Amino acid sequence: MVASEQFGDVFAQLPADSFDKNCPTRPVMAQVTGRWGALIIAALVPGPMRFSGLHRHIGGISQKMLSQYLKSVVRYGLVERLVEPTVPPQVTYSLTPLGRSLAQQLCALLSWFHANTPALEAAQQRYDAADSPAR
Amino acid sequence: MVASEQFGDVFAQLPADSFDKNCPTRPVMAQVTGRWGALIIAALVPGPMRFSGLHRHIGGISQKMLSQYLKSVVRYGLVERLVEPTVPPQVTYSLTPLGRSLAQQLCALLSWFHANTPALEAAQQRYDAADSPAR
DNA sequence: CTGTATCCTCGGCGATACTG
DNA sequence: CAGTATCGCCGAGGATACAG
Repeated sequence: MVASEQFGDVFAQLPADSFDKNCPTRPVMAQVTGRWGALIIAALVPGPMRFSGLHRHIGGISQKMLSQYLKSVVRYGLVERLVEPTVPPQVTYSLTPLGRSLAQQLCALLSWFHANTPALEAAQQRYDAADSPAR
Repeated sequence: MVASEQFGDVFAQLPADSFDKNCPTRPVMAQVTGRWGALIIAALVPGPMRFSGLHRHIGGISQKMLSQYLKSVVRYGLVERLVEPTVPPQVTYSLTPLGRSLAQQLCALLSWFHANTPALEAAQQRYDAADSPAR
């Protein structure tokens, strides 16, 4: 076999049915790997946060999208929504154990991108330069 | 601090600028976390594959999307495109070292979803049942 | 403060047909 | 076999206004 050696058990567990078009993980994947899913989960790693806090912390997200993604992750049991019955309503979001376990994977992924940005950018420039120098 | 203990160094490396709206990783993230990005990378883990092989292996993808995503990942230096100058052209795609390193993260993520599907589905049912039983 | 409702735009994506 | 070209749909996502 070709490359298994370098992967240890990660490769061994590669779920073959992920490629099935009816794989039940597809909808969840779609949310988490959606534009904001990963960032929302990651933003909650340091600790619970309020709606406005998230809105401020995650650059470029709109209220609508934040609200929508939050509803999803709460529904999937990844995030817990806590409402404090004060006069100006205070809603706190925090990771559930399940969400925290997912967050580990996502943080690893974000870190990978962070660490490899130089390599990725270099590859793009090489590609663009070789392809169409005059375009 | 709240939860850092459980994360070891993964949390410590949480790149704060991932939340910046101008973070250069956003476009790459968008591709990789797009609908087909992760699956394409993951599909190449076991070994090199041809265009038609990928098309067959990844359930539900169209030629157009496969072609488009492949171009992206090649551009980012994650996948190598090898053309054999035979009469019916044979093009083989394989992971670069960079791509293989990313694949580890993605496989871990796919495995996580695979392993936690029961918990996710249970959470959904609990949520839907509590929310609107009569809808 | 924490959302929800509405409108609108843009581009992801699929289907189909065609080329080298 | 390995794509590219073209069309059209539909839903993600943003802006704004409004509600509890």
